[in-house]
Amino acid sequence: MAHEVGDPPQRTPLSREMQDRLRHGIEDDPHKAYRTLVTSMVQHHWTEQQMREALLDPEHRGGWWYRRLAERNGGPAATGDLRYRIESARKFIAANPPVVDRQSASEKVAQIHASAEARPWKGRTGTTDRLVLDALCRLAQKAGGPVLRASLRQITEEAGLGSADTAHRATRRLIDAGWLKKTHDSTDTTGTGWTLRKPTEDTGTVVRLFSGAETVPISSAHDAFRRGALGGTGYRVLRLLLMTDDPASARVIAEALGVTDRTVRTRLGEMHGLGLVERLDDGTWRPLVTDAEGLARRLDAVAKFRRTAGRGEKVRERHDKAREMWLDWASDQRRSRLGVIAGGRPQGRPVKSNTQEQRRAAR
DNA sequence: GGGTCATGACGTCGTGCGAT
DNA sequence: ATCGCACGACGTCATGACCC
Repeated sequence: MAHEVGDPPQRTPLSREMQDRLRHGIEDDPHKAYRTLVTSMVQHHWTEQQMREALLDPEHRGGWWYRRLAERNGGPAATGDLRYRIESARKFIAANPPVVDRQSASEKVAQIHASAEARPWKGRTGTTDRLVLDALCRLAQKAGGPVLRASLRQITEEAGLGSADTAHRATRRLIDAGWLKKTHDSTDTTGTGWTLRKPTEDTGTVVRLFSGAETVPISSAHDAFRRGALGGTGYRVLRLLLMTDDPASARVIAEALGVTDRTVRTRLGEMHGLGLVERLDDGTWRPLVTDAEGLARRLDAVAKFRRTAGRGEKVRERHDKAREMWLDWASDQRRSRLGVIAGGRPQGRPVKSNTQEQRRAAR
């Protein structure tokens, strides 16, 4: 069907992020999900009718707010609200024109991510590196392309790691392997500048992964995937099982992930005991829970049981504290330079630590 | 704000191997 | 295919010091 000059522009697909938002909504802000979806749909030339159909689809959690409005206040009221939203979106888009290149830049990140997905990540550091690369891909998607700025602390939190030092080592390995380039040093207000890329040289076997869901409703940052609970490898195994329609054997999973089947079996056995996966008669495995809410509930229980619940929060608190301390110190520095503080300069930089005696006492 | 380098204790994790 | 075990690797955590 040829597109004639003068026809209204053809509807184009939403970005992956927005498709995801339409499917899953935003947990603590359904109204934001609705607003942003309408804006995105306007940007992609959807008609009012197409928007209504998508929002009314009970499979789409992103339309929850709109459906509730229709139920409570009636269809005409909901239509009125939708038209108002469309009008607001048009004004917003006129004032904030979308970056033309954004979609292709975002595609590029998706390609890098897919390339990472298709390779095994061997050994003890492989899983950590993979989690950090995943985290960088997510941050890059938010930034709109493979060029981004992120502090090691941000990356640590996003990847679900316990310390920035671990993330730092992983970024160095990723740089060496050609996945990452450091483009800018950090400044007072921004993190380090990074560019994601595909390694130029072939890094080994390319594993054909399962075709299936592109997004899975679990995050490596969940406390259930901390060290001491299911771990990063547990996350990768579960993620793989959630991505495939067919049950998979430990050997096949091991090959895809680049670890030994011994390791995969250990993880599967653990997850079996925790009610996350089940073993079929032919020795293959499949997830027991696949829906987002069921998984979230089960993973929360796992984190609690394995005593890793709250670790992510602790990491964030530690980082916030470091930021606060620095701010205090920096403002003292400024004031002392101006001669505001009687007694002169503050003594030394903020120390992140206490004394050896306090340390011992804390143990 | 952020990064880098270093130290050391602790304990988890991935692996190899042999046995079943 | 699976499991138990031993072992080395290395991630985590806490800390200190220094730099831009």
